[in-house]
Amino acid sequence: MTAEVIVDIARSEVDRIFEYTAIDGVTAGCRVRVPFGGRTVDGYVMRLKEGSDCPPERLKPILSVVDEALTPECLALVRSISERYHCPQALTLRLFLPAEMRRGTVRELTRSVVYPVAGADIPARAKSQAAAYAYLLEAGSAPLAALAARFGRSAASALVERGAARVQKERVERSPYTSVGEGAGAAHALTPAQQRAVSAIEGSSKTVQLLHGVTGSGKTEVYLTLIARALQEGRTALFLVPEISLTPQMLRQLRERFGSRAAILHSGLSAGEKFDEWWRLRTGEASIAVGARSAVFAPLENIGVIVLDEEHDGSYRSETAPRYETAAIARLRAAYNGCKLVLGSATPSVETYRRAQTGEYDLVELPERINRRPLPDIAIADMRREVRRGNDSPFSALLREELEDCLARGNQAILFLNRRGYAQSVICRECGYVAKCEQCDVSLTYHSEENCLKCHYCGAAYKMLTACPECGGTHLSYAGTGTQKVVGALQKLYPQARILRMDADTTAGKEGHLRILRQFAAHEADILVGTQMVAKGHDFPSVTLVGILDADMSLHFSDYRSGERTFQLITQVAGRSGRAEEAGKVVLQTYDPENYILRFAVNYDYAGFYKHEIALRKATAFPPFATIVRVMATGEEEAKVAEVLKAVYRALEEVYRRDQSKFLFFNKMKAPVKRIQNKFRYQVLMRITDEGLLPLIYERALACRTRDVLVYVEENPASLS
DNA sequence: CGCGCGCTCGGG
DNA sequence: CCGAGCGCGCGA
Repeated sequence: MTAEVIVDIARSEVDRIFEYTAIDGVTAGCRVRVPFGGRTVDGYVMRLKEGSDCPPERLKPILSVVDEALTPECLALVRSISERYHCPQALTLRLFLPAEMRRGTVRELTRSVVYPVAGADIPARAKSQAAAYAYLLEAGSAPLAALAARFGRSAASALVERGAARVQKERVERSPYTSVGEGAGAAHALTPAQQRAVSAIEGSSKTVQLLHGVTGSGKTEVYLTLIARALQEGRTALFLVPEISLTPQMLRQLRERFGSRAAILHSGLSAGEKFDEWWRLRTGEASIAVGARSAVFAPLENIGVIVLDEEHDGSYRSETAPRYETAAIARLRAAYNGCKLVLGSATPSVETYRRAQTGEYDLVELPERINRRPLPDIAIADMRREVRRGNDSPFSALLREELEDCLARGNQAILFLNRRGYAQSVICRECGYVAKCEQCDVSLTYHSEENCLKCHYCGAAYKMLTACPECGGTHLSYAGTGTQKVVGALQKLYPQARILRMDADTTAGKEGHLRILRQFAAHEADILVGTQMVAKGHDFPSVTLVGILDADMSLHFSDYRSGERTFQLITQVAGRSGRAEEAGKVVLQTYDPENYILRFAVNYDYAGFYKHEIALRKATAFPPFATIVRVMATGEEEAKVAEVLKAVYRALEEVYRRDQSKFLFFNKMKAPVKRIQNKFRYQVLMRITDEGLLPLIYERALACRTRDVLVYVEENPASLS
């Protein structure tokens, strides 16, 4: 037998089948060790066959089998995923395996278990041995450690020595959620609206359903019902959420409902725990995979439903090769398994909603909040007027009024500001010098707590300046408000208030944000100041006020998605207010109160927003009516990067010349952020109307790669910086 | 990806 | 003339 093997080297040069003669125990899906180019590497067996296509003298045998890690589905999808994202198959295959497995850093946790050998003769004088043997016969087996503890170490080992018992190494699961109850939680009764949604999804003839439900409409219960039904049918389920939503409450809810049938794949687990959860899925011991983006590759078989919550969330897009979109992979898996893919959101992405409009997806609506509780009122505070009145603080009069009222009643407030640090930049008033990072082409942010300047691109920290390095001037001014400055200003305003800050600086460490959320949920603070990470579905019953300090920040991003993102952000942050008995309020501060995005957002008018936005996209020919393609060349030597980029440009220019009518834009330039982490960045930017050009663009662009200049292609990149 | 071949350049 | 250094091709 010959095995077709993909070697685990992520290089297009070796991205093809290599044949080896199979040894005992090799099946399709096995990870194996093979000789390759004078050394030994890991490989994946894609297929077994009789005969061989290569000269027999070149064929070498597989050295050993590591494990049987890949499912038939994985083998079936690898090729198409690699082709779609233009990456070597080894890179795609790695997505299907937990990272800690590939590195071989986790070992299976094993323990020695003792089994009795029937009919053994134990001398009467060996009383402990006899007792242990009798116990074993009765129990069937026992862990060696337990046996030794009970009957003595020597008795246990003597029993084995004399052949009356044998020892076997067995795998043990590390169970990360043992403290949580096992599947005791009953299903909540569905509201009529939820029931209708479940029926609509199950009755649909289409593979993909968009579940559009306002915040608090009970989408989660719909998901859990669909998952429970899949399990009842003897199938499995995949439940995808943004990383930040994997909160202890959510995990507890899943554990209560589904017990150990749910396996949770998230970054908070130790390497060993992650591996064990993955293996429980692979062996079929667990049948629900829950996790963030990478969990879309969970080793499930016979999937009955795939749920992708908060469909619009940016974290579903991979930012490194292969640059996959979670929903696209989920769709492939749904098609393979013949099951439904449910995309859920209160604020669907424009692209997704359009697919629901054109009939590619079915649209299922949950328009009402549970208990018909109204959505919080959003009041706009016009910051231009505040400035005219001489208010230069980050808080409008309206927000201060509401804050005082909120605190006086013993409630909690959340203030949202999408900028961390103290001040966005430090400028010399005398010569206009702006402090910049040495490794990146961006200005540094002042952090008051550490009294230093930080680069938000590479993380480098610099000592705070006392004088301008250019002119020696000492009049340094701080521009742009960050979370630290807001906390300082609040503390001055309300000295007795307890304030928590939640941003990338205070949530370092894998469980950092959970700690802050826990403290706030326990009412150990009155005000939570944070960046967009406070926006995600956390449930704080005592929060009755949300302040959006600078709604314009994301609005004026030069990006076709800025309006969409702003609408989503406002809707989501607002959803944090008034979740329990008391009605919530939202104060939205802006310098542009007439802006249509804000108008639609304060009225929770998704349909209006969509109608306006899709018309704009059509008129201006932006996605989904065109595709933005960026080819990036990056490397340490600027001259080489520029040269490679020029080659890319020339190669693509031919495509452009031939098909000019399909290009709305075609240009080469330095990237807006010209250098990040000492790597120079040059790009060719295109906007095309025919996706059919993409394969050629990829091919031409990637062919220009050199040893020291990386070239990659992005479609509709999330950010153009 | 990492090895080894072979070409090239600099020192002896 | 020989050895170190690097670009390139190859791996079953």
